[in-house]
Amino acid sequence: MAAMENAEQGLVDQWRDLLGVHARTVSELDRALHQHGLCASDFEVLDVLAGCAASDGAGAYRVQEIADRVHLSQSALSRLIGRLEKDGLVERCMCPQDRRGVRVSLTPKGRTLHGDVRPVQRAVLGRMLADGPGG
Amino acid sequence: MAAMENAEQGLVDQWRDLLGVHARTVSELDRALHQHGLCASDFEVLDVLAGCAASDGAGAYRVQEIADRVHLSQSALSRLIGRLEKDGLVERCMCPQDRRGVRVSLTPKGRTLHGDVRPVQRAVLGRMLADGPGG
DNA sequence: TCACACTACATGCGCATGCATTCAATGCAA
DNA sequence: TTGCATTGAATGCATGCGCATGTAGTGTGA
Repeated sequence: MAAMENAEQGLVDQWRDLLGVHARTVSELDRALHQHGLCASDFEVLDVLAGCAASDGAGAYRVQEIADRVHLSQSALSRLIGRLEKDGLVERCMCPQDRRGVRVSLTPKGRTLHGDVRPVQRAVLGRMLADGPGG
Repeated sequence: MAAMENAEQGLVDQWRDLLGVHARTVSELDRALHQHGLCASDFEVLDVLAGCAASDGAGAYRVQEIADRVHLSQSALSRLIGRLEKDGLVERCMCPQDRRGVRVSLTPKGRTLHGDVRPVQRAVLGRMLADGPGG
């Protein structure tokens, strides 16, 4: 029984560590990206779209596909894309095969911004994930 | 350069894993705790207070001390405590030494609920943290 | 005693999120 | 073709969050 309680305690400690790293990293990310007008979720989506490797829109993702890669609800993602579109960072275009669907792709401006911001994000990850819980 | 890029990719993968585990676990936690009227943050606070091991309020935490242990802003925590208080799960009482301060302690009802819910939370952690990214 | 800086917590406000719903488009069956 | 269930995305709504600010209490120096 005592061993079981210890195992549970280890689990709880593991979870607290994870919460701590997550909170600190998201916070740092938000702070670092804020001066570029982005938050952590925004960058996640831009990063997914940049990984799509198509500047002409042919490789654009469907909203559903983005939702599979970031941890947001469909509605939150829809609005987030709306904000990025309003800022001129992404483009929505109707999917001709399935006209319910929407294809989302980076604009040149979005691609440029992603290129600028990526090193910043990578640097934050390096600091926060490597340094350990000491932060 | 290629090695450095690989290191960065490892970092990004590590971060995506962490985001995934965090999102799935919080989601499961919220779902499991919802039927008890709690969300994950609520339980975090109850768990901190339960760790305080004082049913008479003598071991009550100051709001600041709770804030150090959970990853919420001071304002969010203040409102969360307000909700818990409204539900009769915690009590706020003025700190006599420093009347600016507030001491927060579990009510019997809160302690009972925590006891009921803790195994649920531990079970979710066991599933989500042990199973790995497969979820 | 008084003035003033500081601290602890609460609150106004705007924003992002999730759930439930809505609307349009598709696919399938008759 | 028509009718209906299903799917993809947008939207109404309620809620929780953080930032900035407000309010009350403390402590210090003159």
